[in-house]
Amino acid sequence: MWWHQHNLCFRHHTQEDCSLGDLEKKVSVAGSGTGRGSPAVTLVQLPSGQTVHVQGVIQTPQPSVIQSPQIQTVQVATIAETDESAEAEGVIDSHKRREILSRRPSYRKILNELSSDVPGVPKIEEEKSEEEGTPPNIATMAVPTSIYQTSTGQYTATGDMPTYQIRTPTTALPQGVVMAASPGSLHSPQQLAEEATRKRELRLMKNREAAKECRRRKKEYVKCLESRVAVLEVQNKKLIEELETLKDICSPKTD
DNA sequence: AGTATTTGGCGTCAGCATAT
DNA sequence: ATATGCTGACGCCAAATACT
Repeated sequence: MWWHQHNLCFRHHTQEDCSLGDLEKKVSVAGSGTGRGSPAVTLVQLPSGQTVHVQGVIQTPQPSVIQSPQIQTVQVATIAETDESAEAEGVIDSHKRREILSRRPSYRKILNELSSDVPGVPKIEEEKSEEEGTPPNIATMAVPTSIYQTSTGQYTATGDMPTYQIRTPTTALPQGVVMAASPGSLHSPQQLAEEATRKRELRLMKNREAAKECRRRKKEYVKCLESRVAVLEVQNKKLIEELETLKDICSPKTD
């Protein structure tokens, strides 16, 4: 996958991505030769030790969980190779390369496509209903007052609870962000600066939430891949056993 | 016990995709 | 054309774990 190939796992973040790549590879390999006659519910033990019930994940002659990214991989692998030589000649710069490489589809998209193909695969919901048990609509955004910026540029909450955990429904305007006067009524440079600051804070806040949501989806996606790998491995084993049995039956007896 | 390394999560930025 | 959303990458921090 290009997003792995181009980042050589220097840090744990990218190592994470690499293991995700391995997982995706596993699923595509394990799933490539299967797809019929599986039990409705399979009990599978994950590498982590926990046992999961997976329902009909591999029943259909399905495309792989990661089929679309995989197709990209093939494209990219060839492109990347040619790129290497091209780079040696100094023909294609990194920007152009970026343009060639297609973007990885979102986890939501991948998983939802999968779930529409395959029953038993959970859909990633559009708006998750507060899994932390925090009721929606109780948010109180006291944003700037309890936050200071550290020497490293990070924002830190001064209270017990980090400010970022205090959230509002994504559609609503954060309460801490007071709507400034309409742009038409802005006059002084100071007002303009305040408006710019306010916009920035709003953008950062939204992005913060988006990043959290994105990570949550990614985890869900990885979980899904893990259970799929486990199921496919079980089925693969069964098929191999079945094959051996059939071989025994069909092979001419040598006595 | 003290230190080093690993792991997991966070906020932010950049850049692409999509909606308006 | 602009706004908005999504996600990879990065740097940081804290907790967990391994090592001495």
